[in-house]
Amino acid sequence: MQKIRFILVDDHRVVRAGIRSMMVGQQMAEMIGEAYNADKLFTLLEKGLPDIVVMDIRMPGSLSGIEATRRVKKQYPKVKILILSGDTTQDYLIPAFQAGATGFLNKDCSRDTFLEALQKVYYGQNYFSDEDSSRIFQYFQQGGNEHDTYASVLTEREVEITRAFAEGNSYKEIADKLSISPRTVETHKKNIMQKLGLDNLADLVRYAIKHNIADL
Amino acid sequence: MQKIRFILVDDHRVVRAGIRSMMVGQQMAEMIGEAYNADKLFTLLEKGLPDIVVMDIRMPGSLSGIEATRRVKKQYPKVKILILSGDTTQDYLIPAFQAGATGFLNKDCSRDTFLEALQKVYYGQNYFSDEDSSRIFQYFQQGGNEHDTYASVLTEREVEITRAFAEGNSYKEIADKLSISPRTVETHKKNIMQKLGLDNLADLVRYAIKHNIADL
DNA sequence: TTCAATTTGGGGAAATTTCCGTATTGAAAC
DNA sequence: GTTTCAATACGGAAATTTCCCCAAATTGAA
Repeated sequence: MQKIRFILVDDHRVVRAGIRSMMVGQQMAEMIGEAYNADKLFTLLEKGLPDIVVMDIRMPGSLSGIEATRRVKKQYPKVKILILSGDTTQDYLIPAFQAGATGFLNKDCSRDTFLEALQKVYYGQNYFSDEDSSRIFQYFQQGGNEHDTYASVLTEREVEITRAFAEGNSYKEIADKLSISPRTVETHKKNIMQKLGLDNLADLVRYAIKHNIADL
Repeated sequence: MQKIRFILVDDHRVVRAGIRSMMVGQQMAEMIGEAYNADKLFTLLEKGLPDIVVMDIRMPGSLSGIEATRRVKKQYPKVKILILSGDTTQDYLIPAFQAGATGFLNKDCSRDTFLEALQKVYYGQNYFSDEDSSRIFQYFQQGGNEHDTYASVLTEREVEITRAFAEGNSYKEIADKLSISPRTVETHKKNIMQKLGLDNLADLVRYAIKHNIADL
């Protein structure tokens, strides 16, 4: 039997070390690479494909975990994605699912749970907790595909920019981080505010928190 | 030389495993316990005291990391606290410091950084990044109150103005509503930001929500 | 392959916020 | 009674955000 080969994407060294340590001395799976952001991930993918990408949803840099998931699935449809989430991020569940994630795992998982998730995902099955599964089922049963999550209102880029504003960044800072012009950031913000019917930064911050785009 | 003995408090197994793995095969420090929340921590402390408690600020359950820090320092003044924070949690810096934290470390730290922080804290020195340090210094240089906790640093008027900003009002609007000059509003805001160690409106909004000054 | 949406960027000016200060009043505290 | 603090307010300049326009490149879907 082949070992399951995966790449881990997470911006925290401690988390990477945690997963790495969970892997030592066991036969089922092997971590063949680590990336601290999406760019690094794509560099790694060019060199060789893993079976699975284990990805943090919340990441710094230009791409969110969701958007990164979407792109990986587009460029490398065979690679499975297992999302690794923190506490307050259950709301990424639906977007992650829609972006093509095959599983969703909390960072509080045990080694066995982690391995079980890897295995299921590897064999083409989905891995979601019972709770998450029913949320997804419910979501689609109620035909709520469009109007529920911010993901449908805002584009990924807009979400990214909303988050940046909610975290206290200025136009210039956001522009630098995303490597685009401040004018573009301005345009995005204008569009966001219009779409959401907001008229000031404070409203935007509250919206972002309410919809789990940013943390409190 | 004695090993530095610490207890880790974090709600994510992966993080705990990460720290644990950083500890293997090295002589300086030893993790003598792990807790997934504040209650568990206090149970551990009753059985025996570590030199240091390494604590996540963001935790589920009744006690936040800040409040837990306060209680630990109150019950066991000799135990040092090293705060371990995620990405977007710089807002906890001043409160953590006031609650009695001796250091503040990002989860993206390397093993060496972590050990260095432990050592400094163990020997009674503070450990803060340069950036964090200057924020704290600035805060106290400009007359931040040492004795107060975050909830009570603000005067009635300042709370009122904080709320108004969090609700999306501009200087002019606030001035009108309170029948004072916009310049006064400006002065108040400046004082508020200084007291709380914040640097932008988004931070202020989040602070207001977090402390129930404004609603989400 | 066309068409709409997304993402990107700009000019120019107005409005707003921010950063230096300083300063007066009244009330409470010492 | 003097000091401290909260609340009030101003000037001037710099920085930032906002608003009005516009438009190209890219992408995705029909």
